[in-house]
Amino acid sequence: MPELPEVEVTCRGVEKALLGGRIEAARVSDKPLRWPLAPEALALLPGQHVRGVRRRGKYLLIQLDTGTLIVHLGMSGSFRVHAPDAEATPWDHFFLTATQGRRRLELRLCDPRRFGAVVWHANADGPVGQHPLLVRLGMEPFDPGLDAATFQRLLRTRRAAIKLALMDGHLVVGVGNIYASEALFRAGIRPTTSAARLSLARCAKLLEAVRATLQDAIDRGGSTLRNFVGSDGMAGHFQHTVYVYDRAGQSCRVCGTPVRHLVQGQRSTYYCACCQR
DNA sequence: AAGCCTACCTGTTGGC
DNA sequence: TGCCAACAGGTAGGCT
Repeated sequence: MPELPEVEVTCRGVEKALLGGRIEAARVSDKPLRWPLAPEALALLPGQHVRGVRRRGKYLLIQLDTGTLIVHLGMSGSFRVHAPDAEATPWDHFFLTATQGRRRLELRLCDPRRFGAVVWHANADGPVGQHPLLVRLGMEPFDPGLDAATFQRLLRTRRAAIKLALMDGHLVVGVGNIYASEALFRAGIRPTTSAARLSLARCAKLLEAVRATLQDAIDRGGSTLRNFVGSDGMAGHFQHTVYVYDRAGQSCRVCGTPVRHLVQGQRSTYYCACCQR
């Protein structure tokens, strides 16, 4: 589920709930997430203050006094603020109890498929950006330093289909399966086009489309296909406004031609053969 | 280095 | 109604 907009929405909610607060307790369920959170790291958390909550790509970074919690929502995760006495579900696998002012709350990472992760990076090990999970990430789509020429330079390294290049977080982060199809539709580009062969003008158009798509999704609280909810438990609404994603056989909202489906890199792609050339 | 494939999991859905 | 296969928002890691 969670692509950049969902992580951004989560990030803003977690920041509101936790910034300046103090961790009182931290625990994990008996089921592992993608990587184990070292018990020694877990034991370090109580007593630490929340100094910042940021996003890098699809990773959520919770900066504490002596290090950073790196959180990934995987395919089915959501990170919600609850009352401390609210009952947990069998899919809650990481729990953070905190106080912020006089408020006591509990954050829970709910992740049925457990492709998500929580890992600890100590300040003593250097800047969190140097963590192995983060160090090779590509540019942020909203980075002002990402212009059409830079985007084209990145895409030039890939002869593969633009849909696959767009989803490769080593080039530009945050664009997953839904938003790749949506951005390509908005840019009028066929998803099978070779990334390396896009003209500068088309790169400019695509970059603009990526930004517009992600921004619209953020503004609508993300997409909720099955189970994504923001940190406040609210569902996103972007899925109601998609042009092509999961609309195979239905009419293109612009020209009426039936939306087509194909598989690229074992993932579903949707496009309009008339609007996208 | 690009590009392709597998693996990690479980809940939901669609076809019979 | 029930069963089962196919499928689902991500991405590290291994191989060619």
